[in-house]
Amino acid sequence: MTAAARSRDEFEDEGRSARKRRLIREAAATAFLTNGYLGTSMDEIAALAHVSKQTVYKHFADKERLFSEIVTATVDEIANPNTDEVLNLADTGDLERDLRRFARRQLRAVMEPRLLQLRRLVIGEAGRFPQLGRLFYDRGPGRTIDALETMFERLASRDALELENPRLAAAHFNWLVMSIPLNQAMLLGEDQPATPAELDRYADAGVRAFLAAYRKR
Amino acid sequence: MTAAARSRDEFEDEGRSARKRRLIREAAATAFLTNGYLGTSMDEIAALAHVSKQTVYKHFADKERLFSEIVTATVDEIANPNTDEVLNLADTGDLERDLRRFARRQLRAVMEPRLLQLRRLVIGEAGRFPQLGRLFYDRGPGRTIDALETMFERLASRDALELENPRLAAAHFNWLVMSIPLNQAMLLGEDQPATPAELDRYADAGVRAFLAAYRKR
Amino acid sequence: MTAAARSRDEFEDEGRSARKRRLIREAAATAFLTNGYLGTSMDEIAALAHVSKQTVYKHFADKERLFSEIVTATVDEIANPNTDEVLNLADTGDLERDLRRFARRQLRAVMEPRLLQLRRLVIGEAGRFPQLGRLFYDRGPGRTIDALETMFERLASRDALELENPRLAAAHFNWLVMSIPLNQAMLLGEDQPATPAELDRYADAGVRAFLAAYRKR
Amino acid sequence: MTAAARSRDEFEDEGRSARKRRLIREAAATAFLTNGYLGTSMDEIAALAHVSKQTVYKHFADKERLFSEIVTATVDEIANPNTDEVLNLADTGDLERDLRRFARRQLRAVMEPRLLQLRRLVIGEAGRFPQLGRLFYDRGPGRTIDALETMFERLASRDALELENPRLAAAHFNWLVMSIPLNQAMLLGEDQPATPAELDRYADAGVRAFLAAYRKR
DNA sequence: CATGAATGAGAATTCATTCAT
DNA sequence: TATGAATGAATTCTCATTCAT
Repeated sequence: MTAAARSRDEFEDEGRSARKRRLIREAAATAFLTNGYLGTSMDEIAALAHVSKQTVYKHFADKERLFSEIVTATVDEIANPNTDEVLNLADTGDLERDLRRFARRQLRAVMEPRLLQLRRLVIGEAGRFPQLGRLFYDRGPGRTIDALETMFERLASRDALELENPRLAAAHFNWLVMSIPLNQAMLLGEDQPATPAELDRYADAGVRAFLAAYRKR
Repeated sequence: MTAAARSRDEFEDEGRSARKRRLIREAAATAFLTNGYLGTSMDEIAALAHVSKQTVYKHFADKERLFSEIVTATVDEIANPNTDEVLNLADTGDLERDLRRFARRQLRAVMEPRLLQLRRLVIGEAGRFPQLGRLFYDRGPGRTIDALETMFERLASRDALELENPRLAAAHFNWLVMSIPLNQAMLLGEDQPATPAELDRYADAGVRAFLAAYRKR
Repeated sequence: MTAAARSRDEFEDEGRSARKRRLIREAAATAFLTNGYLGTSMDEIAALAHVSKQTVYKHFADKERLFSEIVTATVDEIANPNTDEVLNLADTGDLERDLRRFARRQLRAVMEPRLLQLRRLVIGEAGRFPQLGRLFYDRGPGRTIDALETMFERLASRDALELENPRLAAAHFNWLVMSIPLNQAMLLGEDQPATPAELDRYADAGVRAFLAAYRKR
Repeated sequence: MTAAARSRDEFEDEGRSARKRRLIREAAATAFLTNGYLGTSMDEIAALAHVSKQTVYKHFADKERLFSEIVTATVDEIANPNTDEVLNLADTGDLERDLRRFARRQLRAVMEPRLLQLRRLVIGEAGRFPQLGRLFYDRGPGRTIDALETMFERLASRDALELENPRLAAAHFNWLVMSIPLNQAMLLGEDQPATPAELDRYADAGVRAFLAAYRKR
């Protein structure tokens, strides 16, 4: 390979090796999310990434570690952006409106096809990879409920909500908003996925029920 | 074979063949629930059932059908008893008490280890066996929510509850009661399973939130 | 089984055992002719004969002997009737007419679907069962050519034919009549089988060519 | 790999991969011709080719396609050379001599052991692989008869032959020459193969009978 | 360093044959 | 005697991982 060619290929800081690693990660993510751990072969991944199997093994010691790393990375990648920006209530003074906006955004994020697949994968492989379930929980529902708890404590201190147990209320909020479509998606698949409008209605209905139960009277 | 020998070997009407079939089903259920579809080999099942592989194949055409039949049967077996008895509110006049009793019973049933495994299995294999997800949903959450909807309509007509949408309320009730421990179980496994007392507390808290939101004022 | 039932079942000299044997033979013949030696399983044969595998093994020591016996019997069964009646020239004084009648009958017999299957089977299994090829040849082409040779010697002695080598002439006659449709059937299968009218034309054309070559001038 | 090493290992343009592929093809041809489709295992082929089973499967998707490709290639390989050179009458003016030379060459080619095996294989597997029978017919007897037909039309136009139906005459010629030894070989095997001298005699006798029937008088 | 090949095992499925009831 | 079950191996095909070039 000429120097010119190399610099063409290794555009923007990413070396050959790093690029291949990224290709492999993307291929593995797709394959694992679609077919599960046992349903995915290293050959498949190599073919999908357009690299040789040897290259896969040079970057990832074995299938288990490849899987772990891919799932971990995918959980992070999906969980991170939501947290920092989204997990904050835009405090407009209209509590119901603010909670709705939060709920809708959150529900849409959780119902992303890729995230649904990831959740199925993690649940299905919970026997083989228990630490992934823990990770997913912590970065997913756990983090959301943490954020909600903080929010709700603030709201309670302002007498907007009436809570004995803020964490419990946070969990109730979370699942009132998400449970219906999420459970349907887990079990009924994505052949007839909920439309965005339906999701919004579920979010709104969850918020309404939550406020009916927890709003300070 | 003499009649005596037969009655010794074949307990209660069950022929040799039926007994073998049962053994295979039990072995397959255990294996599939523990290790998943791809993680279970026909050899394993045969060995677990103390049966030759041939016998397995004489009873079940292939692995897919064995799996389907086992999961279908297990779903039925687990779903049925709950429905008829449990899904009825013992109407004592004390609504909160009645709903608590119902919620506790329901939650314990759903949190049975075997049922949790089954749910994980069905979710994990949703890609390969979509019809099993549908079946599980219909016999599980779907059926519970159906029963709740009927109950709630009756309660609304008696002015005990105030509902715009009984089905939505039923789903909210269901998931207020179940979501927290169920999602933990799905993702965190059963290493530190919720104790019965904790389950009761989740059930009670769900009922309380539900009534705060939906009780006629 | 009652004596009455037995006498019902064992109608006409054929005992239970003999009847089962016959059923097995028929099933085996069908299966072997259709799927070949290796392509046929003992299970298949037992199922087709509506007997248990054990019964098959009681009547036939093993698969090889079952195959040998079946093919031998089928060769005999098919070869015999033809010989005695058909292999004689109806001597009407019109040589061409007589040979045509003979040729047409012979060709139709050879082109019987079952006999074509048998020929394919014997050729295909020639490596595994060489004696069956010899048998088939002797009872089939060999016998026909023998009969023709005798006929032609008689005709030559009457100055109807002019032959140096009667056996060679007999073979030429045989294959002039049969080769075209027979080779097509062997290689092209029976999807578009020759119609009886076509067969007659091949037979007639073969006879015409034969007489043009061998008739005494 | 250095260029030197490559030229050592990879004879004449043929890469590693191509060489392996050739080895597999040769092994498969031998095995299939000897033992038939079902009688040949992929393990056998791999062992015979001194290749791992994986390598076989990397070159040929499955057994069926391997078989098809091998048989197709073998038919081509055997049929081709004969056609171009041999299927032309050396026109010396002596018709009988020319036809004899043609017949002898043709018969020897058809009676090549490998071609006999191939014919048996194709006939035996006609049920499983009907397209191979069609292919064999088209490249074998069909092509020969085509060529003969063309030749005979030319001869008829020169008044050397007297034909109503050139194609029929071509088929008669073909089978007068070949049928006797070919049928014997198909059914009686090659334990006592016809000697070249015998083959020549069959060829000559076929030509003689053909000319007696079809030569212009 | 990257590709094809090899390894060695294990999967699903089928088979011929024998045992036990 | 006849049936279902068992045996033990073989077959096609795939896999994770490693070697050699």
